[in-house]
Amino acid sequence: MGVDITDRLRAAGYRLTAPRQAVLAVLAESARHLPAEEIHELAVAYASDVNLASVYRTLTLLDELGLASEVRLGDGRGYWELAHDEGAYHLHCTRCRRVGHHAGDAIERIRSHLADHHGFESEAVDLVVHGRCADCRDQLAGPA
Amino acid sequence: MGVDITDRLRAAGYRLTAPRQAVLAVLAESARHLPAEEIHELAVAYASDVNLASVYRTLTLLDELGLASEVRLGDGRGYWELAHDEGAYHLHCTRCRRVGHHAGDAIERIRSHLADHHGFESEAVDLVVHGRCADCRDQLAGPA
DNA sequence: ATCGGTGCAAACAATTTGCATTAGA
DNA sequence: TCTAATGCAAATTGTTTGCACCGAT
Repeated sequence: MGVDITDRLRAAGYRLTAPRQAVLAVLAESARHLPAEEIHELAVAYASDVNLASVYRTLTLLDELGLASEVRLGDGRGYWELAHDEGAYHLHCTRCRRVGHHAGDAIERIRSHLADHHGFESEAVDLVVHGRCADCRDQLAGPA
Repeated sequence: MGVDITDRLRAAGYRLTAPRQAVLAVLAESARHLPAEEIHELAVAYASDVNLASVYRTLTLLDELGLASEVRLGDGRGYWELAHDEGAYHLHCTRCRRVGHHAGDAIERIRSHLADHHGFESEAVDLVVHGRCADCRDQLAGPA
């Protein structure tokens, strides 16, 4: 479980409340990227009256602490996950809707190229590749 | 001016209306990426009663036709520009707020890497690098 | 003369905020 | 205890939609 994460919350001087634990538990257990609304629904299992507003406040906090991050996939909303390797980017399958990670040097190459040749000092890189994952590509004729 | 673009609109069977011409004119003249609201404000100079809803409808249409595109910079809204080279990505300066383009093979490399080694067939790539442009990096002590 | 496109105003969805109350430290 | 954090409900923001009218073709 997210023992280290809750510790980091405490270490940063924040209280360890029921809503925060619930959100962390949901994120830790989910294999998928979740929108706030869905995190809220699942969080209720851990603390019966967590409020959606608290879910948002918690996510914002975790983001500030670098413990969670939000991905935008093109529909209006944000999808959340526990923080992972900086250099990894997202692969978004437009058919099965799954979002995967891909590690590699691509982002690092871009950052250093921009720094070395264009004087652009990058702080954050948002990279989402939309397309068909291997599974879905093989099932072009399959059911939606 | 956007003669070719208005022609493409007509060619696709769409009417060339005042709001559409106004939006196109605004996009064509702007050096910056503009949010819909600002496009609307500027469009009024061309056609006095263009409505914000029509601006949105026009932008959506231009996007579908591949004539304009939207960038998401992290704040809630979309920033619009006339379409440009597919392989170019966005450099977003977090200090002066300017958004530049950067051409190069980075995106193409990512696409082919994913296709060749991971069976991921990419359809669209969203890449925004947030950071400090050369001008702003040199003025770290300057006014905000 | 059509009917696609518009303005207007109301609807929406995701997220944020004000405030009195509650509960971690 | 003391104040950060919560629940609740209302407010915001960016964008979309229903509908009667208007104007490009």
